Amino acid sequence: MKTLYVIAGPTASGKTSFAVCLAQKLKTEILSADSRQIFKEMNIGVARPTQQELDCVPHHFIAEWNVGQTSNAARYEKEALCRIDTLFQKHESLVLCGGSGLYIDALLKGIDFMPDISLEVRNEVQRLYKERGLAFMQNVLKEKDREYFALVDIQNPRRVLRALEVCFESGKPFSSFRKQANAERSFETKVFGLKRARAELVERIDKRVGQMLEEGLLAEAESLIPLKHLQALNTVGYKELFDYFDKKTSLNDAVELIKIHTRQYAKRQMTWFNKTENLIWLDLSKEQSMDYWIERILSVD
RNA sequence: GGUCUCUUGACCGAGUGGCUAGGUGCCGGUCUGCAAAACCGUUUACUCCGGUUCGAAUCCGGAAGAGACCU
Repeated sequence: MKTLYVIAGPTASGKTSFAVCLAQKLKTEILSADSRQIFKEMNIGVARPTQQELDCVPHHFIAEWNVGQTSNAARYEKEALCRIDTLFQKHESLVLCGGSGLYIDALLKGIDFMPDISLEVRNEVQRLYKERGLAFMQNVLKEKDREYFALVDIQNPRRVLRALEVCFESGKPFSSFRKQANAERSFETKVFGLKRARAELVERIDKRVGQMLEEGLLAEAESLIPLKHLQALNTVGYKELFDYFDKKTSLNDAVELIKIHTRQYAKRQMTWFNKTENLIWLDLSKEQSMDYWIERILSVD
């Protein structure tokens, strides 16, 4: 059976170079599972693999989408699944590497079918929310979908509005689509998480932010100012610099915030992957050669 | 040396006699379609010493530290 090796873990844990080594060993290709590296417009700030790494091993879902297009976990699942099928025709194994937990889950377990949301419905929901507030939307949801209302994080506008969009679009309760079914996959998956001691991760994050700045993050962010209203640009490393360009913060403060927000992001990723089923943690704080870790991965069955 | 002002939690910052300020960070968590997003929970406060008062971060006196001005 074909095997998909998944390399997950928090940001700055060293996934990229690790995956390159693994893929070289397996003589195969890498699929990225990163909701930001997937965009063409973003490079330095999202820690895209280096040109050298990209030349070494073919990568997929790096710099493929446009920030303006609809992008979400469902689209990723669909496209990635399709690509995986194609690639398995010439490889026995593949490497999936990334830190976007939802994207990885969508690919591994599937994501329930939901109707596409028309622009009219989306705008209507947004309008209602802006005009009437969250409490009102909660009540509408309670009426439209009592079951989901009882489950959702009712304080989170994102969740409430999304459910309502689906309700309005389909005329059916959101929960009628939410089967949480586990999709069948034609390949086997082996899931690994890279972790490091907290202090070490913090050090790596700070260092990497410094490097990004040296590589020209400031100029990259500045060039993206025209796109800053897009969700894709609501990203650590860019949003803080937009505030700097708007003169809302000093450059120093912006940089400090990037470090802080990156740490917080890493923590959320740890929380997510900690509950990922069948994930095996590899603690890279332990000084071991790359070969040691690769051997470990290949010996898991 | 003198006069005046200030001193709140890791940080910012309200309060000015009894009622959890708030924000940020830290720590922990949530999660089926914007997910590097969005959201939730938690967290050694009132510089120190006396006094007044049933009760003081809040009033009075003193000390220490910081700042402004004067000689």
